[in-house]
Amino acid sequence: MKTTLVWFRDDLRLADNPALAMAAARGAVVPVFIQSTEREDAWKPGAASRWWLHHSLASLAASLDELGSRLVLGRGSPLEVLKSMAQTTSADAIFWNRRYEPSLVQVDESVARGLRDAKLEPRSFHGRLLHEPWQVETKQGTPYQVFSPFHRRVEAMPKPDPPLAAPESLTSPPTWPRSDALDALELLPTMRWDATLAEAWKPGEAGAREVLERFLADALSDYRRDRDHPAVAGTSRLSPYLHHGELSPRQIDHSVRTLMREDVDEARDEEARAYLRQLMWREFAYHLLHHFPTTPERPLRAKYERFPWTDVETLEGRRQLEAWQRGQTGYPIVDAGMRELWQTGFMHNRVRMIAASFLVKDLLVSWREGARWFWDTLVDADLANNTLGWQWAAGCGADAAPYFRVFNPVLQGEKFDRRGEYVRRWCPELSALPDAHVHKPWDAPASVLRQANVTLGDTYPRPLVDHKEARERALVALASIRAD
DNA sequence: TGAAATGTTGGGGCG
DNA sequence: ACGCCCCAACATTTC
Repeated sequence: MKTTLVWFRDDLRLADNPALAMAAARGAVVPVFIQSTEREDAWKPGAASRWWLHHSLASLAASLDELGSRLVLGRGSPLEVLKSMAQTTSADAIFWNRRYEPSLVQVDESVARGLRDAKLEPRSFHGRLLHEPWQVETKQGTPYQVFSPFHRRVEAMPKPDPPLAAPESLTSPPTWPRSDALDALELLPTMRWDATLAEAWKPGEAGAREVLERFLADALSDYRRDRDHPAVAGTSRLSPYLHHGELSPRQIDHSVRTLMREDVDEARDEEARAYLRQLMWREFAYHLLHHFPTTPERPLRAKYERFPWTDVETLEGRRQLEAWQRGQTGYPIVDAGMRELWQTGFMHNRVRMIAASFLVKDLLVSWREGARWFWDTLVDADLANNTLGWQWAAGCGADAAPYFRVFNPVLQGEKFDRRGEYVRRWCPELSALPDAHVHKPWDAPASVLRQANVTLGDTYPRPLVDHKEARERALVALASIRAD
């Protein structure tokens, strides 16, 4: 009987895992996770992501135990660890599911070469996306840069196969290799700031299924109405599970389409389609990352290379960036979002757009600074999505917002958090303000502020910048780079 | 997956 | 009754 190593990376699930399924069909399976100690990427997982990873690995290990298997943890050079484990277990092949971050693609290619040199058989599978990024192309054979036509094209393509079931059992190898302890990976923060994360999330494949079921049962039927209202549980909140691969997009797509087939209600179908469209933005993000691999660092539109961003090395620039990071800008909807992020590792999508627009257009701080902060604080930090989102907000990416599109944080707050529930939840010092002033406390009469126990500049900051002036400044700055 | 400025329209108050 | 003006409300244009 043959033995196969399954190299787990960002696919921490048993169900719909092609590499695992193919390995199981072949014989004995050695599930492996490796913490690489090689310097392979400027985008190593951030603190929130590592917290998630720790718990997700614990969950995967427990699920494998139930199947009579194990999760073997290793540290070091992936190639060396895999070769050594293959030798211990007499494995002759190593299977994994493909990943798409440019530097990690290179790692995988070099590992595959090294394995072949060692007379081992590497095989990669397609499990992270609905379609491979290179399978979607325009009639001219070029990559898409605008979402709508990309979406149309994908809709016309053959649907992905139904998801694979989790293996019912796994055969153990003759000998198990030695495994590091999970704690040895040192993924948890040394300062114990993670209590609020643990309240908000349950990492792992079972958690992913629960969240998906809740979304399909409770939120999907009003998705279009509720998804933009951050106080409502109207979005799927599946992004961290998708990022770590505790759930595959194919599983989501299949569940939603099954509902649509069972459903006689046309209106609900529209809701489902609106959600699948969001899932397609993820596909689009990976399509762009694959075809434009420099975009995590550099704007897709070259003229933005010369945009006059605020220098965050100056005292003033640093102060503004930090005010944004800490949720102390004086604009309640922005601050609420940044505090939700800090406390839960997550921010509602509508608020991400508002907070990003504020950093980039009101403070004129580079989208890269925002991308880095999100990278370290989000449990769903994902290079493809993060890059697309920030370049979109800054106007320098694919299908970007026109440069003159500047979000007004007061209007956005009043429109999408009309009763101020979201702001009051995350900015409790504003909770006694009446609805009419909760999104613009600086505008409230002194008596109202006094009654609500708000002292501007003390219990809550004054606005960091005047939005009207900031908007005009942004338009001038953007006009300065207008010519291509 | 905007917001502000500017233009148009139509009802109602009023002389 | 009629014209004039005001100004929401809505539409269009511009940034």
